[in-house]
Amino acid sequence: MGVAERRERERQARKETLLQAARAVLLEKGVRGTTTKEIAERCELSEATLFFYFKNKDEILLSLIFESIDFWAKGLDALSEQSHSREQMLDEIWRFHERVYREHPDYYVISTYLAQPHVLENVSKDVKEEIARLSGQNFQRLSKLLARDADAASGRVMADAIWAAFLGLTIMNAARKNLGHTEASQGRPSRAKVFETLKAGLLRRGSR
Amino acid sequence: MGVAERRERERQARKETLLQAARAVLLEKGVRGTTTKEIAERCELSEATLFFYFKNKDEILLSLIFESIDFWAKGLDALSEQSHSREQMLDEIWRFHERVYREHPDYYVISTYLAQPHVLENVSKDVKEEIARLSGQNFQRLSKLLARDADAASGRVMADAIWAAFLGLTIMNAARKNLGHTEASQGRPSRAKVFETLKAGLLRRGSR
Amino acid sequence: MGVAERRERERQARKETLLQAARAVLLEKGVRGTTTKEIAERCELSEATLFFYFKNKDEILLSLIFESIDFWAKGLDALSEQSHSREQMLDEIWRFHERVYREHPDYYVISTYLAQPHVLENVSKDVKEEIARLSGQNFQRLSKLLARDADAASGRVMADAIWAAFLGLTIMNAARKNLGHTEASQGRPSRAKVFETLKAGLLRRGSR
Amino acid sequence: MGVAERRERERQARKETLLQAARAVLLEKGVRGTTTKEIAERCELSEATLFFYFKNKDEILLSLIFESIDFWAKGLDALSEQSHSREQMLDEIWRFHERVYREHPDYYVISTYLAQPHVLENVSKDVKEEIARLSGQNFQRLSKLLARDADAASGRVMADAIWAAFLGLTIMNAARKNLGHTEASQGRPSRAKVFETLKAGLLRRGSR
DNA sequence: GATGAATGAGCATTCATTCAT
DNA sequence: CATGAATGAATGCTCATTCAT
Repeated sequence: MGVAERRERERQARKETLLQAARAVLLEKGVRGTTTKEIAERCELSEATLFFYFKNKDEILLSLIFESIDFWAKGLDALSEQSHSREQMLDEIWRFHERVYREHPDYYVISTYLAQPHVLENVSKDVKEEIARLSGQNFQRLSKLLARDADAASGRVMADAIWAAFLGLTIMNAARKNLGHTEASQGRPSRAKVFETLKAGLLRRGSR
Repeated sequence: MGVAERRERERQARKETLLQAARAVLLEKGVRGTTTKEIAERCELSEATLFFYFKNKDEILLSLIFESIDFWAKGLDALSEQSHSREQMLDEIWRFHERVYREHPDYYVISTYLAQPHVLENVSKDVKEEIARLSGQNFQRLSKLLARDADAASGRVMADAIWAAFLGLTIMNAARKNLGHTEASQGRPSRAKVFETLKAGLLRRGSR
Repeated sequence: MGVAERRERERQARKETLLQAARAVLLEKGVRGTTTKEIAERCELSEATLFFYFKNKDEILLSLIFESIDFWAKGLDALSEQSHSREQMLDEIWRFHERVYREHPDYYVISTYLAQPHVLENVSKDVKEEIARLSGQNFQRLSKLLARDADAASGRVMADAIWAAFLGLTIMNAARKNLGHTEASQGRPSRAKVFETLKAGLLRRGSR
Repeated sequence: MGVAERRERERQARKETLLQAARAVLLEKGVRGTTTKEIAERCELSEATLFFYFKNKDEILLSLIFESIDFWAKGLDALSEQSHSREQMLDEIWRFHERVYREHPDYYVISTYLAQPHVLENVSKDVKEEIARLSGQNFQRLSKLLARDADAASGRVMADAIWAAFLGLTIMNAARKNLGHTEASQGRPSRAKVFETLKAGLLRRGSR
């Protein structure tokens, strides 16, 4: 009870609204194309207000990064609590991926942005290390799901393989959209088949 | 063989110098971080001169895009003239990919940029279609290499799979570098094993 | 003696707290570098509260100005109650100066700020005149101390001389600090000798 | 003797125009009140153009600082070539000072600004040292003029005394103007008498 | 051909101030 | 009383692009 709690809740809600807007702009315009002005406008707030909630433009980006890492962590943990055959597990991972891509396409976009030079330029070494640590943990989570009985090294390779494939497909999809392809002609069905192909390889490796 | 030809040759040479610089900057700074100023400076030319050779900043980017598409086309054609077993062919494709990544990392970067929104924003529909057409041809080339005897649909899936993996690995690598990973800890050896895993799946699919 | 008085006393206490913070910030950051945000933060109050106690940022500055003028007035009056030879009096004035500089360096800083253009830009003519009047009185106080028997004009010249010297030394000191000089190499000892030099001149003039 | 030289001359002329504007604004508005926008506007140039000639706002300020230091250096050197009695020399120095104050009031203002905190905040340590070195040389020049036969320490004290007086008078004058005093009531005549007072002291010290 | 000069539009960020609660 | 929230107006600076010479 109390005013303070409500205030805090409202504050968090406003921050979330701003982050939502940021996600949307990010998705539409890319990192460098995302301006504080546009984020603010979408919330019908002034730019100055945005800086009341976030110290920096970078802080917004970082919030999104940590959020997406966290989302993945939770999803992977949930998967780890289920018991599946190896193949079922691969299918579940794929379904989770597809769900994320559908519901939070921005999370993939953010992954891609981490690869862009100079995006993390003003971010402190500590924060970078934190990002590296947390995303490393996610890779380990994925790794364990893929190779519970197998060796860690093999698990990591599989985690890399599966993540690379998803990321690659995401980017190809985006590029194709940008070039005018319709979703139908080159979209999800094809992605599923790519995954099947990869799955065959993963099952083979896992069973060695 | 007159003055006009020499002029034209010199003009092309200058353009190539500028493109080289552009590639380097692009690789270091990313699309939005690439400024006409910096490209010009690296060639010890003035910015105004750059605009004498290229109508737009976009035109530079587009030149690079077409160049990289062409490079891939030639490489894939060269591979198609060799006769290999399916597995050998996959290994050759992988080696070609690794070579491109080593010698022309910018070509991968450019592929990624095609996926970035608003990068092609000022590009005419015609040019976009041309890019789509040419890169589509490359996919067909790759597709044929992978599934000479199999059906076209399956070939396309395999081409997608292989390209997605390449692209995904490239991006993961870049992200890891940005986050402070050393090349050694997460670099090429791991990439090779990822490819092996994928290869197992591709061979299975191809032989069905 | 009721609630109203206590209220008023508390109000004055709060104002004093804020003014103290303002003095500190002013000293560290200069007029334009002094922000309402920082003043408030140092008192662990919100910016809005600051504006509850002071109508304006200017009003804070003005309070400080009047405070410093008042401080000088009291000090000079105290000196006027003592009986000294002319030379002793000059030494006392000097000692008072040095004490103010040590204990309230901000008071000198504020004097300097009065010289800065646009600092008084939003201040009403009335208030300006009041400042002029009060600081004029201080000059007269100083003037009388210096030339009790001599003519007023000569006293004013001496007051100007002494004040100019102190102010100038203060500024030179600050500039030297900013440029990296250590306090030791160009500090107080030198100031004392400068004063001695001036004193010789003042004594001569005074005895004419 | 060609185009390049003329270009360079024109460039310097433009820079000088901008510096002139900067001087004027500085004088009217103070350091923090001086905006790149206003400097540019006074030259009927765009802000962007200003940044074509000067890398930074700081670079403009620094140009002015070095310029003023240089101006003093030249003036003091010129004085050192004349042969005067001690008293005549003091009078000459005073006349030079008054001339500078009349013709280049901004040079004094700049001296004052060096004393303001955070004004040199973004300036490299090297540049600060250079400023310190050059202005130190000016003090030595002044010192030598004042005490050619006397010891260096005494010379330095006198240089400090004279410079402090000049600076202090300048500031008092500015403050009085800001407070509404008319030039006539408290201006030059008084300044001259202050100097006479100081001169008496300086002559005494010098002759010890 | 090549370039110095010029610029409009934009961007992240700051600041004094107001107001409802 | 006190404060969280909100903002208009600036500010220093960047960038792609144009144009006269």
